[in-house]
Amino acid sequence: MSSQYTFTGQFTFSIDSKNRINIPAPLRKQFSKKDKKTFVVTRGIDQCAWIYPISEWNFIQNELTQLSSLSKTNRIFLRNHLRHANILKFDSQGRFVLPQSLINYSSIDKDVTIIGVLNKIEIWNPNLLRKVDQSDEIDDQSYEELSERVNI
Amino acid sequence: MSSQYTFTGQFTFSIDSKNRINIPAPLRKQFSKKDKKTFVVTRGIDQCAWIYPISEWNFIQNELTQLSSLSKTNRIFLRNHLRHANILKFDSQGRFVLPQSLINYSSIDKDVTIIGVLNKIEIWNPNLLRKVDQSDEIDDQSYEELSERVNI
DNA sequence: TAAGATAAGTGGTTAATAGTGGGTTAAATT
DNA sequence: AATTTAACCCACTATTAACCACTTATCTTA
Repeated sequence: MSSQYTFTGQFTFSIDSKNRINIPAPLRKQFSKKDKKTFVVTRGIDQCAWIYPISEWNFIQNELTQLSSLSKTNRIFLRNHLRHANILKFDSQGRFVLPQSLINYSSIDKDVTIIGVLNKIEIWNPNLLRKVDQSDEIDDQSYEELSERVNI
Repeated sequence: MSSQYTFTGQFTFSIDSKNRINIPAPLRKQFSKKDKKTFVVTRGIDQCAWIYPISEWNFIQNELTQLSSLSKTNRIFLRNHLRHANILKFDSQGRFVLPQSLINYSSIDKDVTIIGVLNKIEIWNPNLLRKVDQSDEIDDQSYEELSERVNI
């Protein structure tokens, strides 16, 4: 099952003194009536924050409910995935406050780079993103593997 | 069948001189009218306390009745899960008193970290949680197994 | 192309709520 | 009956969320 969301593009905005970040209009406009203004911010796997529209998140969450807490691995996994997830709404101006824990995690200072990545939105410290850009080149071998699964 | 509850997020609160703990508003708001203010606190499998809204607990109890007491494992498991379960309500300010036995079990002192984990809420000693965090890394093998069951 | 109109991004103020502390009364226990 | 425990109520403070206002950019239309 594929997502209704196809976020793309990159934007550089600023975070204000109250830790508010504006969601770029092109991305915000995609939010469906059903999801209107509601989304989940959480830790990305890389050093950034991830935003999922609530319906996307519910899909992920649904999978997680299948895991029994009798298994230790499951408990750790669930805890660490859910504890950083904040359900938020953006205000009438299209902004939301990024929780302090995520500001710390992603080393966000004053400016943020916001990237659309299909079903999610990433929030980066611009400097960090630049660094990751340079060091995280995809090697040829990995490209070969990708090519077998994605045809672009 | 999946739960109506989808607790997420992490909060650090304090426990007061009367052993009262506040349930964070975002979590408390999820309590349904039917369950209003009623829940079960019991021992977590890890060194923490677990909170289930009463309807969730009833559901779990139902599952537990399926376990035959002919099995020794089942007997021990049932005993340890049921004997420490306290049915409580939170007061008009949204607090409840954590029973002394659970304070001892989870080594709670002054501050508590409260985590939403889908159908339950966990109460931790912040220091203990940090320790568990570091020691309980999920190994690659386990991740592999998880990946076959959960697609996120 | 210029001017007006609309929307987007940013900043600040006010009002509501959440978290915390303590006290008083009712209940329970010894 | 006295002491302790638990439920209930009231109050303060800090944080958060809702509201308002301004500037800059973009789009539209003459």
